[in-house]
Amino acid sequence: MALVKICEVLGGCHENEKVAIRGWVYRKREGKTLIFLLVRDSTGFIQCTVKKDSPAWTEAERLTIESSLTLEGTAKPDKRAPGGYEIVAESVGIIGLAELFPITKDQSEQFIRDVRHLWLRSRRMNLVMKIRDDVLQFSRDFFKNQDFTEVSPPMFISAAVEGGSTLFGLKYFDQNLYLTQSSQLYLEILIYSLEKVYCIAPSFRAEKSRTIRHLTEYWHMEGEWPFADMNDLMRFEEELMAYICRQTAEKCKPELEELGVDVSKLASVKTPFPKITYTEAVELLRKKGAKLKWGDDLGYEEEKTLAEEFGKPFFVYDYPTAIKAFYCKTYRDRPEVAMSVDMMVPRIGEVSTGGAREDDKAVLIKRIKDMGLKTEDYEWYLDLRRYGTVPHVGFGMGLERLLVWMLDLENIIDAIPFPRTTRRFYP
RNA sequence: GCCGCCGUGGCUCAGCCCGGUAGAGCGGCUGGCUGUUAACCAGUCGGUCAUAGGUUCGAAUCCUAUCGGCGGCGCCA
Repeated sequence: MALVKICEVLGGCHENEKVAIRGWVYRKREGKTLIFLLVRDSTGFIQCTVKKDSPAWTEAERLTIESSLTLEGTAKPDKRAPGGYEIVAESVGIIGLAELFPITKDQSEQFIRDVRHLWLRSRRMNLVMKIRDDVLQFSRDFFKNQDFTEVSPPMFISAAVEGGSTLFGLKYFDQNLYLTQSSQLYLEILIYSLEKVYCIAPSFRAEKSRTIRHLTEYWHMEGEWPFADMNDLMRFEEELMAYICRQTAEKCKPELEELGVDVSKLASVKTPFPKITYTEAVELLRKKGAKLKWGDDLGYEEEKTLAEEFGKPFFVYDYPTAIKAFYCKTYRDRPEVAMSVDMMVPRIGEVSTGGAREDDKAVLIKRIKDMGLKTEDYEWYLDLRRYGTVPHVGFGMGLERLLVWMLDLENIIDAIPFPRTTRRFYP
């Protein structure tokens, strides 16, 4: 008897054949002469019926919600069954008899989060995790096709990437180290030998942000490459984004539809994206009544206003130098403007930040000092400008933020299996 | 860091404004019924109302503090 996945049966591959499935009990309805079992595996759900005179009856009676089992029977088309197919059981083998499962039909946000390790079994989380896997795969495919090399940066770091207070500190034997908040500086090291490099790795932020778009540990997709400028950067980012969206729309259509996501939103992502300068953004916002002046950073409200204006992914570039990090390259004739670009999407705001990196040693040293940082902390970074410096660009994209936009998730915690927020880190 | 909201059986909630013996649904258990679709009917078990203090003859209810959770802003991806 063939051991099959549930999706195969639902697809009609085993009509009127004897099959065996392995999975978990999702629902059970018990009658005097008939038991209905809704069994799930990683691929879907199928209704199984157990009749009173079946040898499977005794074991089926004992089954509880979320018990694991093997079930053998005949796959039959049946209009009364959800999915159009059911398995008429001939034998049931209990693998793990479940205790009373705590998640029932009445659920609150709080409870679902308290039992995250069990909630991950839900259909919804299952679908999101599968799409997440595909999005990662599409991303890697795109980088690979563009001749990028995937590299593995460290998570333990000895100095701040941006000199901020948002780092998690930790004891490293008898030294103080930090968890990385970006792998950018390490990618910059590697472009001198591998040229185009990227990584998909965690970044950690100790910001006490309490919003639906912040995690303290998130997956950061970062790329860095030499001999490139702002135009190359924006072109790459928009092509990457469009590729991911269109591939997802094409390859994950059933999952997207089951999640209630409008597939056309993703299928219709096309390049080039709208691009406006920071200065234009400020003007546009002022016309709409916002009280901000050139030099002010764009807050979440401003980003949302702009995003509503475009209704799709777009870029804001050429920010004031003063609100950007020390490594941002500035225009030689306009040092008050930095070659920095953010990609924004509706509802979320920033999904990525990138830019040209300062490649002139003298300018970089001045910038480090102006920001109140110590050049001693960045000696190896300065070495990169001493030995064969090269113009280069790079960016970092928040994977979970991307997924929130793509899948219309209500909260970023649902874009990652084990979310870490300021208050949640269990299990 | 600042601001707002929430905490009552295993789960979801009502009761709180206006103080007077703690309620319902779901789940569990028992029985009945049914090709069921997170079924239905009857019965039953189950709560020191987050914690601590205060006001009061009397506090789930009013006041104070603490703890836990959620969200908004700031900061960021």
